[in-house]
Amino acid sequence: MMTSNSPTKSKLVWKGKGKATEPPQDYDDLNPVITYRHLLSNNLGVRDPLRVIALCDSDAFYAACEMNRLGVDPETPLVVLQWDSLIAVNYPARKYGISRMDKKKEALKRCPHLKVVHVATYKEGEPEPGYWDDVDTNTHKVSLDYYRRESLKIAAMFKEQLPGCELEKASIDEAFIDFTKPVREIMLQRYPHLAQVPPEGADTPLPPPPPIMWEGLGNLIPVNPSPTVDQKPGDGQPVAHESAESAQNGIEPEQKQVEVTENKEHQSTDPRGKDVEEPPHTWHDVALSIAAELMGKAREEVRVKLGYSTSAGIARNKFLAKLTASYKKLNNQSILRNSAIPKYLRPMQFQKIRFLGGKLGDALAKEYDVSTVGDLLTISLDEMQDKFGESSLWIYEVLRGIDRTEVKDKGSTLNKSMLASKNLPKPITKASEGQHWIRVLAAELALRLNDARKISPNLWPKTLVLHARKGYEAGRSKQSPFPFHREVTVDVIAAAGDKLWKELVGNSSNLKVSSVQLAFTGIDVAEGGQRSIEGFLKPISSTKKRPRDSAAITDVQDEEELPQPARLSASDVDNLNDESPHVPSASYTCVRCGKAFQVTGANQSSSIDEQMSRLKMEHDDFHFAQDLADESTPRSVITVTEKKTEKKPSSSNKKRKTAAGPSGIEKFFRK
DNA sequence: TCGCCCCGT
DNA sequence: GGACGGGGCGA
Repeated sequence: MMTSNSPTKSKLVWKGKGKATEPPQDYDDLNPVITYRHLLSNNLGVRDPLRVIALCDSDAFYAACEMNRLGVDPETPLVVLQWDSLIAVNYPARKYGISRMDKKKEALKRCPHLKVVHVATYKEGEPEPGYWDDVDTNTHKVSLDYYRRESLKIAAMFKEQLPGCELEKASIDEAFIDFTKPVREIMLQRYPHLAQVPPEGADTPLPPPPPIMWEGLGNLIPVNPSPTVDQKPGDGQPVAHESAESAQNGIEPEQKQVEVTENKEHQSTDPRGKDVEEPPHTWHDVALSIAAELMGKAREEVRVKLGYSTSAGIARNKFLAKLTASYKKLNNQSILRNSAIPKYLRPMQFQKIRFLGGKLGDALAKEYDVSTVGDLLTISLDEMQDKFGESSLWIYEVLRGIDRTEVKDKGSTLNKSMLASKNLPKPITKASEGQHWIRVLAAELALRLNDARKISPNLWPKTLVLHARKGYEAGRSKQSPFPFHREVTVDVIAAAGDKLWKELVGNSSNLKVSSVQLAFTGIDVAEGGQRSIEGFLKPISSTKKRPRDSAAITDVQDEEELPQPARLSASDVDNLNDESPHVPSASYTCVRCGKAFQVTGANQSSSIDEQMSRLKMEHDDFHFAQDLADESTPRSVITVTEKKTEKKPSSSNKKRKTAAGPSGIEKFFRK
């Protein structure tokens, strides 16, 4: 495999004082020579030495949602309750030492005037979730829908504010953003001389970069942190790392962009008075600074227009961006230069790294009896591979600041699954109770699906899954294909759910069921009709055909090669638009206003796609602007490339299991 | 596909 | 811990 992304072997990393603290081979990926070819090519993907990724997350998101909804003063200490537990604590409340693990009582004790908001719930009899005074876990079920909508709004605004960026929603309150493309454009704009390849050729290194004004762009993670502890496994965080739960202190006044840690080009002084050599900055630093500029503007826009404060981290790849984002929270962003990576990473608890927070990280810690990234640097790839198999390369590289996983636009902000779940405070025993909860969950799914269909009609959840946990056993699940229905009603879902229930728990009246989950999975736009969201880009003739599962679809026959809308019943197709499959053109009709677009290019289809994509985005922006005031409008996105993806750590790996032993695994019991 | 498992917020 | 969401793997 190739691990080097620099065409020429990069020079050795700078070294502080010539101390041989760093095995040179460990972080020598971090300062690649950047050439004109690098700058001018557009398809370097994850190997792009100018890659810039951000992770942006909302601060105390659920709490912020409720504050906006209720229009309370930003300084109001507020917590969001789910039954008796706090699921979100805003920053003013954290000043009182309230943490997420507190109960309502404790929280109120710490802060008597605390605003306590219970999440919306579905109440028996009520068709829609709401905020009630008398929440009761025995009869209600939580609805997180409001937060989902708000989340979509934020994502939509980022997309609008950051044209050319890829955005991957990573959770309800987080998104990765790939700034590489727009940043490159801006670089060429600002430094036009870079566009001229010198006579020596495209592989000539770029000239020295201009000075960078970091002021106002965010917190620079120091290249030479000034820790009191140099290297102590266990507590060696390079800097105060605010954990989400850490209750105390540390509240930044809004808007205070914290000091930039260093600005001097080549020299700084650490607290102990030693001069520490600093690396010169690079074109990648320039790229980071531009991304920080863009990120900062977009975040500010979200804060002002939507009322959500966010924190972002900007770095060369996803996992570092994620780490960097938590460097300083609450309306802040931080920047991790490549040159700061080694010292930042080495003392880091590796279990803080994304995907190493679970069993894999545990297994690593146990296997080598260590806790920091630095501790693991001595393990050779070969050695790791024996015990951790395929995950090893990913781990090995991550420890060295390398992560080639892509930021992928998930095609749209539409989810691929929809889950409604309920933990029963007192396990149920009667079949009728099961039916009752299935109906409640089905009602929610119906509501949410039909809601999503307002934005993308023809959404089709291909399977329905019922999950139940009996007594102390592990949960079990049953699933079945879910036929396409133009109208998805509670009854249809509940009926299917009941069938699954019978298969899963049977009629035995005495088994205690303590949790029930009903989920749609495989949600996608049913082919053949109007392609309203991501479907519109695919040339209709190249749509993949589904395997023989068409039994699921009522009264449809399967025409083999015809790129026809054959998947839906006649009544389903009723109000769908026609498409002309055979011309090299793309057409699209906006489901919301009916406006039709057509691109008939003499160009290649890819360029048609691009044109269409542009049109679509512009049009979306139009709707977005209109909608912003009240309703959420998830916007469609174009998936451009399809590259082979890097191997991410996979959890099931025989060798790893062997290594981990029975010890770590028995958490989710059942042998 | 199905059922299970693991990752995350 | 609860209510989600994403993904991978063996059969």
